[in-house]
Amino acid sequence: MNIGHIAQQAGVSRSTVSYVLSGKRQIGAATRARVMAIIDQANYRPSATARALSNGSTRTLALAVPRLHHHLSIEIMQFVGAIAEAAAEDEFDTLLSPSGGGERQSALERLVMERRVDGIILMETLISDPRVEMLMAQGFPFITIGRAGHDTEHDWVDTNYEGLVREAVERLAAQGHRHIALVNRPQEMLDKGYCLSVNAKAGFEAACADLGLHGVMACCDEDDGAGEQSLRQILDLDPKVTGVVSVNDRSLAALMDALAADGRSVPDDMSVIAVAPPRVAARTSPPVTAADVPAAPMAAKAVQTLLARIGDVETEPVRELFSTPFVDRGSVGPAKRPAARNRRR
Amino acid sequence: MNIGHIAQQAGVSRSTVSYVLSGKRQIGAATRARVMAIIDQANYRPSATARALSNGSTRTLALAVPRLHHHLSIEIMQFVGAIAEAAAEDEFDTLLSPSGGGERQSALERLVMERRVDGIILMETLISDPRVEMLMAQGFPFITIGRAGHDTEHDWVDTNYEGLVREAVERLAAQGHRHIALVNRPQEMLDKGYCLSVNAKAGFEAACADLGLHGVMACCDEDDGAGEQSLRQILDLDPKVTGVVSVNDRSLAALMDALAADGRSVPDDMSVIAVAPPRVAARTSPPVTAADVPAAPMAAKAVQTLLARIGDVETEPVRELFSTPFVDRGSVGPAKRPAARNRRR
DNA sequence: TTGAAAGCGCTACCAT
DNA sequence: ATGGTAGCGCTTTCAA
Repeated sequence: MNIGHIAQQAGVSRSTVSYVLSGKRQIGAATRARVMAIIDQANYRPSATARALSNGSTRTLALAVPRLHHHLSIEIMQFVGAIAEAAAEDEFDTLLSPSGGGERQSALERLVMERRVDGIILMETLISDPRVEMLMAQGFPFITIGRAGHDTEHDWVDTNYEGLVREAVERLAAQGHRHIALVNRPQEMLDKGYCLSVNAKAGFEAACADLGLHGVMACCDEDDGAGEQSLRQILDLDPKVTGVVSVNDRSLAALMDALAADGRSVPDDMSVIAVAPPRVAARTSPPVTAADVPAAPMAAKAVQTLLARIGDVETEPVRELFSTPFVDRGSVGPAKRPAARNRRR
Repeated sequence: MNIGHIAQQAGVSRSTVSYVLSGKRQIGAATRARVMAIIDQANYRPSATARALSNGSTRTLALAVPRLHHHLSIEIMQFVGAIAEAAAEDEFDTLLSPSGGGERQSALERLVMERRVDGIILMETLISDPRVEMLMAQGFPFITIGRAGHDTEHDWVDTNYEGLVREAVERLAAQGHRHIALVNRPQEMLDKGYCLSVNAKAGFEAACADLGLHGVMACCDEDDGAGEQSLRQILDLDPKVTGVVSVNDRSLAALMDALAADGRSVPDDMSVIAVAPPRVAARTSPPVTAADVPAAPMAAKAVQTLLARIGDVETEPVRELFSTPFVDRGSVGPAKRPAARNRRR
């Protein structure tokens, strides 16, 4: 069933059917009614492929997601869902391309060179990301979620990790904590230059310097259970730590458990504050004061910006930082004198 | 840059270039080398759209995911990741279509009628699912993940919830528990006829009947924190309950917390056994003995089966139930005499 | 107000 | 071993 059949049945030309469908031309009421009747009766829909070939537009976006051991983390998934929804609003479909972190670059490149999509959304970007270089070089429309380190001239939206971590540090400092720690993403990510890790670290160090605090950082794997190991690492680096900032939601629960197992109660012996989804931060014991990553608004903005970019390649790059307020869940309290802490270990 | 340019540069016809690319024809070594050189130098890739139009095949699958309040659950995302990877193995792309549970049926139908994809994978099916009816009626290639209630003639893979729940019940019974409960998915899902909820319920009731146990069921919302409410519900229905089977991973952690808050220790006062990902079941306090949903093998099988179906519409439907063993995490223990339990409430 | 026909870029059949 | 060309199903310009 194609446009030709419809045209034949209705006794009009194919172009007329096309114009009835697109509304780009005035069509006589009688003709239109006749054509529409046939279309409805046959439940005809024009082939997306043929239309794409003719228009030079696929009405499809690709979303480059990291290949986290064949499953996706909560934070990623929030973005995936939000982006698919936002794209659907504008009648765009979303192609999932597992191709982050240096792996499967070729898969992404294939999408570009084969013109399989109109634009690309990159997640989990690196400070120096080969995918970004490639897309820039190709002049292909794209936007990154999480690119804020470099000053390449492209669109991005990002969570303001630097600012959020700074605020977290300030909150700890306000309660008298002088020795604090950052639980960052895995070492591997920091080494590879994941923007998120790098920015969190930068924000932490800058804030500590500004406030005259003693700060240490631990990188923490995202296996469940890595929380204990990172706690140990922190206390080895600085036994006087009384406040922890975490940007590693995957290990947050394990961290809390490890604290409990170590006989440290929160917030009495240790204050904890994090950047993590409510689903995670509210579910630990005890719950953790945290700022959420505003996935939905970021996704909406990313899609909107990308579509604009697809329409007009020449306009100024859009860059936007997103923040959300910290939700107090009582995991931050005043610092005790270190000597007063009751260590049983 | 298209196939014509390449042909011109190489001084050959377009068909020759096409055959060099596809390898469907013997090409003289010299010609092939010349053509390949041009192709490499130009980094040329044939347009996916044009190829799709010509072949009548998009090499794209759609994955219909539920629209869980704009974000996706852990179990779902395991499938999403695994399916995208499996499809990529076979050089198929994966389109995400947020269209489950009765909502956005039209989005799915559009994909079909516009021939935007070659096949569809449905998740979270209903016992009587309009999407299935529609795809059957259209004769469109598809497979469902989770369809096992009805006997329509289509491909499916499913987690053996009925069997897993039965085994869970048997394990409780073996420890002497006579009053047990099932924590099912939300009431709404059961009412709508989600296969998973329905099968879990059926397995539970059948097993209880066979073993002469007294069983009650509570439907539990998937907000974090709904665990407490469902515990209350269970104890209202039958205060003598000493064993719980949960197929609701989202509320599992909250359930464990609620038990603790209620002064019931696991497994001494209450045994708990679940169907849930290790990430969840191993992270509760205490951890819960559970069977994982085998997402990766199910996804692989689903993709493989769907591709076969796309190739050959006539063969017998494939149906496969997947199970995984329960991993003992010590949350199941012998039943105490109800009277001996120490209730403080 | 409508129709005819030239593409869009590729594949594959029919020639040579 | 290679070339010419007719589609694939749609959009849109040019004509009437």
